[in-house]
Amino acid sequence: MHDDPLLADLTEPQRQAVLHTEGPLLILAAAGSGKTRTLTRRIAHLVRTGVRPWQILALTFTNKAAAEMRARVESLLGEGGTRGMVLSTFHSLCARLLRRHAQAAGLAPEFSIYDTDDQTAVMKKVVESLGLSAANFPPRSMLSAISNEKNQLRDAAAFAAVANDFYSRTVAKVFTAYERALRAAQAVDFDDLLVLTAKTLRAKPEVLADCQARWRYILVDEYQDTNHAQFVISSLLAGGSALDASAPGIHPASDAPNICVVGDPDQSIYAWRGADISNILDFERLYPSARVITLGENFRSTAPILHAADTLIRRNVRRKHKDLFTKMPGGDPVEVVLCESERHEASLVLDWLRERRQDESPPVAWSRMAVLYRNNSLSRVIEDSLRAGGVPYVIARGTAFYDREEVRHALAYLRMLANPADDASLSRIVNVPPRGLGDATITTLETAASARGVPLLRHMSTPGAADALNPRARAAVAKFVSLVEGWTGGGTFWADGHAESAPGSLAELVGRVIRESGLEAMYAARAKGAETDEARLENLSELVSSARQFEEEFDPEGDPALAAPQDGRDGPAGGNLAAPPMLALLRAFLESVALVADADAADPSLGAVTLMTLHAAKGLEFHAVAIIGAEEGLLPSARARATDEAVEEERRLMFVGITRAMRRLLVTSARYRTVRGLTERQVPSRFLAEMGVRASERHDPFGGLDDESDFTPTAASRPAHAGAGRAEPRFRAGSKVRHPQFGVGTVLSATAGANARVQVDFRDVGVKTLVLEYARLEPLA
DNA sequence: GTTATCAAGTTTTTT
DNA sequence: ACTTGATAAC
Repeated sequence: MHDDPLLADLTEPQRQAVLHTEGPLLILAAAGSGKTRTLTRRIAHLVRTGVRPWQILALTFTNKAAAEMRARVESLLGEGGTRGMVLSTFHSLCARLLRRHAQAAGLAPEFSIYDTDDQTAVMKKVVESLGLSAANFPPRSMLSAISNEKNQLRDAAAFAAVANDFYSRTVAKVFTAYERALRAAQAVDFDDLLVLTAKTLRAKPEVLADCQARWRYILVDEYQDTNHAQFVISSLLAGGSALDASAPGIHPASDAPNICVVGDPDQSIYAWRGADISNILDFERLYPSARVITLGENFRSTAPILHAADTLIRRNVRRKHKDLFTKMPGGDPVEVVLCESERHEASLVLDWLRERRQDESPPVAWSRMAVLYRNNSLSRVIEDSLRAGGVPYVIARGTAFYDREEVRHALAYLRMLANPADDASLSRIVNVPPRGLGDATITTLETAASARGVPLLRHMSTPGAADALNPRARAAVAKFVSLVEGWTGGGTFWADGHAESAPGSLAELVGRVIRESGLEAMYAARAKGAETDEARLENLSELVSSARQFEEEFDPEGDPALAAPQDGRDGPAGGNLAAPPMLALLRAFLESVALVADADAADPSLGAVTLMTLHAAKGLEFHAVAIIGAEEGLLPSARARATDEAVEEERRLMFVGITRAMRRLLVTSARYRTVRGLTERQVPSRFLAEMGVRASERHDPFGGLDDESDFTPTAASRPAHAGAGRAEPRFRAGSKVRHPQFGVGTVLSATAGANARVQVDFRDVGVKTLVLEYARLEPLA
């Protein structure tokens, strides 16, 4: 047995985790402890011992993690070895389950998934329709309040029941109206995917039985980042009969299902969106017989890196300490550098990465290096520097492509076709490009539609509906309706494939929508001079290619929502073929597009340095890692500084960043950073000292700060003048000035007051607007 | 109805 | 700095 290749080169705890196949198992896996290796071996081991692949359900945090796990299991089992196995994110699993069991869930099978933008649009209308002011009830905070409730599986009624003060009662009304608006549009938001799945599993025994019959081995990765809804879903699927909606609290389950969860409380970084570390504790309470295995030995990082991580994380009070240790000797010291400005920081990082390239021979691939930051806005300066320095880089922003205006427009057309009740998508594109269906017309139609209780598109295609409009608008409505019918084959949405005009492939449909809607012509017309519109056209054709690719790879058999085989043959049986094939294909495409995450885009096969947020870096590793912007207010973030709990989460985030590094780690902070156009004095992060590494200070050779006394903050550190407005304007239109970074220039205009700004045309870098107080501008004679 | 210009708010982090 | 929302001109 011990020469089983699946067990070779595993440590004792890893081996035990692999061999524990029956009954609940909790794996506490420290950073870099070979977690993925253990999990993939365990899955392969299950299959080797006779478990059918389709009986295995593995839930991960990102699509990328799921894909990677599948690839690694497949390399252990051989090609096709994972056939029927479901490896997906919670959200995609739930989306598929809800489609399959749409009726039981109380949804139409063509439901749309609304992203943050769509949610905001719906919420704005809701707030408005309730006669509330958007200032007192900002759509964004309404949404986040509601999201918190949903993560706890509390619905609008439950929230209303405990809402005592005026504010909460109002929020409860908003909550109710928001839910109604979503359902009217046949739409769900991200949270609903989880909420409605949990609800359906609880309320519909036949659905639960269906799932439990199929999946006999359940595995949940990144368990420390699951929220309550995800906890309930995984417990129910595993057979947690004790989990009852009417019974608050966790009660031990009588049986011992085959559920394996893996997590590390020190890497919990999603509490802000409802993740609950206590799910790990609750796991042991729910399954008292659970075996707990700790993976502590680190195989990833050198001793100095690990020591810094350990020294830092020990500062967290709410924490069960576990030792991080490595048997690897030596290693270069961790570098902490205090820079002058963000530009200085960026050029320093560029140099550092170039040095790291020479760490090995042949040179270290760029793809083995990463730059990590707390929030996305920090990427820009680094980008500029890497581009100027000729170092290839990619920004891990998976959603970026689908976030682009032109792509979102095209997708809105498609979503409207997939779900004719999707009013949010319809109103997004009904007048894009302008076709005479402006606000006034749409408002009239919307009012009539909601009076009749039908979706807007349905109303528009009803004969006579546009009669109340002026002839011009009436013609525009008719034209739009016939445009849509041309794509769907006449209002029936491909029901019987009888329409000759209907497209035959997904790529064809996408292409036709882009062309016939006028989107293409609109951007082509604007593309004359503007480079960005040229790029928009390319993105649109890229969307067609991605549809074609999706179509080629689409495997209806791979749908995790399929039931278990009835007759013991391999492969899931049955299928959800109720929808016409084209419509099913379109829905699946839109769903895959809706559920991509930033972390999904980190593709190490590209020969480029990866730039990403600390959150997106979870689960990855690199030869060299640079963490930038280690400053108070950034990391920890300004918001987090209010509570100790939040600071501890930021510390864990820093810990996650540090432990991504295998060999080399650089952490930088800048003394001055331009945030939202204002250059501000920054204080190095407390985490720097807490890492136990001595920081070195560097001066910026190109920063022009050789004569420091000239630039020490003046107005910034001095109280404002008592006699306001009397100060002599040192800068007015026409005066020559010098800026430490931008060089010399001429003032174009200046404003007075507390936040006095000057607009300066710099000789080298063009026109900039600066806030006088912070800009360290020097007048030239 | 459409387009241009200006003021205001905005930034954590993600499915 | 940058996008979004409101108002005014076309």
